[in-house]
Amino acid sequence: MPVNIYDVAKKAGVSVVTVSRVLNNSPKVRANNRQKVLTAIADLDYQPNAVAQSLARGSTGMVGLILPTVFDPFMAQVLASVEGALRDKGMFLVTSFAADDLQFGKANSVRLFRENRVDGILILSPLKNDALFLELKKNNFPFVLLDQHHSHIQASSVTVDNYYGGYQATNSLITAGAKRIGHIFGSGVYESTAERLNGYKQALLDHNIAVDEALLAPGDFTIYSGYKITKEWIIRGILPQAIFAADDNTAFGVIDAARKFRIAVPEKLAIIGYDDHPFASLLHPALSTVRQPTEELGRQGVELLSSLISGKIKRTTTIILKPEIVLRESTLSINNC
Amino acid sequence: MPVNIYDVAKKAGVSVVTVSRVLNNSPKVRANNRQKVLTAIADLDYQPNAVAQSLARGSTGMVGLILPTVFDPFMAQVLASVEGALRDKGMFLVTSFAADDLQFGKANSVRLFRENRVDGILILSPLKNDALFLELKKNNFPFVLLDQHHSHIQASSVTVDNYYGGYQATNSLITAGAKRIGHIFGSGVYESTAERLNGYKQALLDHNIAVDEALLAPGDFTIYSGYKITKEWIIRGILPQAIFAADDNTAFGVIDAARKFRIAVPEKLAIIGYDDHPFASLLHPALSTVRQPTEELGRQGVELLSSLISGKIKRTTTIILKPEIVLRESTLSINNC
DNA sequence: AGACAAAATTAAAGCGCTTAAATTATGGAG
DNA sequence: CTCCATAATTTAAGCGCTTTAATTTTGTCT
Repeated sequence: MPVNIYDVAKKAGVSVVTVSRVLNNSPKVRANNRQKVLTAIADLDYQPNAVAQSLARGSTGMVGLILPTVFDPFMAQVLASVEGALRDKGMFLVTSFAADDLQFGKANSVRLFRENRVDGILILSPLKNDALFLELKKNNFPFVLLDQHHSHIQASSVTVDNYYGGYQATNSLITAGAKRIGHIFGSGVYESTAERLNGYKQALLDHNIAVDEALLAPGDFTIYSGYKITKEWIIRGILPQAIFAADDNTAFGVIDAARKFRIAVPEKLAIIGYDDHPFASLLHPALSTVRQPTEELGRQGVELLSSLISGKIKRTTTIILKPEIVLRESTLSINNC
Repeated sequence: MPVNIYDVAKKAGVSVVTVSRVLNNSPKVRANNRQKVLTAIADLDYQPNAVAQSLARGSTGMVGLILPTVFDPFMAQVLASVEGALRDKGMFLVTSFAADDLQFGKANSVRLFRENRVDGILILSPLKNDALFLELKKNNFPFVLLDQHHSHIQASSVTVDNYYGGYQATNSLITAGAKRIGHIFGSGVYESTAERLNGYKQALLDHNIAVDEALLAPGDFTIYSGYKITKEWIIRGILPQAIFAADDNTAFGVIDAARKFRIAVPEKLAIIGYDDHPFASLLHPALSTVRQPTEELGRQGVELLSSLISGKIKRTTTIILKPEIVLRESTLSINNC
């Protein structure tokens, strides 16, 4: 029932090689033969079998993306842009969720490359364990880290400058007139967390503001963590004039706590988040934030990975993108008294 | 460099068939031979090539999911549950975005099955054009429709009872004391839109409330559409006592408009949405909604599709799941005067 | 110890394509 | 009209595995 390349060859009266050449539009096919093959293909409604092509060619035209979750808008945006970039190249995306190394190792994520199901992989999940890198490198398997880089290991990556983002975010709060500025940082498994924190600290230092450890608190990228920490600061009477939140979710929680305790935003509390969540601009007040170039992140990741796969690029390459500060109502000049 | 099944066979001192048998744990391998093979596999760090297996077996162990977007939490949840279900089966997910038929046809989504890259596909994107069904059916290619069914065409599907959801949502507004109840429905390309509308109408009729066409307005599942329509109703002085919104995004817009015009929710305007968006419970007031069994939808879809692939199920099968009403603050008894 | 059925193993073929090497066709120069 | 270089085509091999059919081994029974 399923028609293969031999059926086409027979119908066209040529060899399968000629059919294959037409399929891969090789120039060395005479016009009349090409036409005969094309006609036969159309008549038989033939479609080459990608699995057989993959085996013969040694590449599948598929790329794996490993990400921790898709509920986070940042992740979703990167996923969408990766898919779009691959689609433009005629390639396919195999999506695999792995929150951490353990899952990554155990799960079938690792099978993606061990079994040669994909030509390369993009890793958006945070990996603290080197084992996987080492295996990937040992097998010389093309991969690109997204939104993370590991200085102690040679690996190609596309990242967004989190230090810069943290610095600028903090800076915007200083510009708004705040002196006491708190930071609720995110989960420690992400590299971005420490980098944003460093940016925050440097911005303070550059403006002769001492870093106050009491105004540093660990969140986990959830609304609840932002709410809880802000509430605690309020109750303990140490609420700063402004808060730089690890991400917009955290910032939403901060805003919620402020509302609950009737603290005016931004007059009494300026807030800036991170990621430009779709809802950030819809809040009252609209949330200032740091927008990450997610589309660019995905596209560049795919571009870099394909270069690695095709061998156009041999050595590890690092691309660093810049985030963009988006100032809205929550960081308008604060009432500094 | 890459080690194949022949290397293992040679090292173990057996034929490749025996190695293959061990790989697929066939019982007809003597214990000592199995052990020799296992040792060789471990020594050589051998991993079977999935592409070659796919070609020989005629199946890839991959499934395609076609969805319109991943920014909608409903879509994201289904995507995640599909991936989880496939992972549990040791299968892989190829994700392909296609907002509509046109994209579906043009894009590489269609290549997924035309080129035999996957064993079956799950379709979450709305398809109004029959051409694709017909092609899938003609090729006898396994597929399952998610969240849609096409009565005029024989196709297996897993859906959520939208009529029921619309009915119950409306009912909850009636129970809250509303007589004049508006409905902002969603995009017409989704079957769910008409079904929810029918449920809405029937609920009204069952309570002797006439359907008022002026209180029916077309939205598009966005916050803005909910905002705009509500605002218009307010300005025209025909704001109903309650609104059943096509989805939670629309409902968010309704709430926003009510806030802007200082209309108390739920005292003067009761609201219910659809989908149980992660933010629904975090709003002030918390949004009542209709929760769809997304996890179940994805799991059952995968289950049904695998049965179709394996041939365990031959004829088209339809599974209908029930949504669940989640009552929160936005539908508390309204002040009916 | 020999015969025989059952179980295990292997040889051979095939999955559908690509690619290198060998062969044949083409057309311009002499 | 023949020869030869070049382009086009085909033959053959191979990608790494599974599966059917043929062969060998095993162990039981007489």
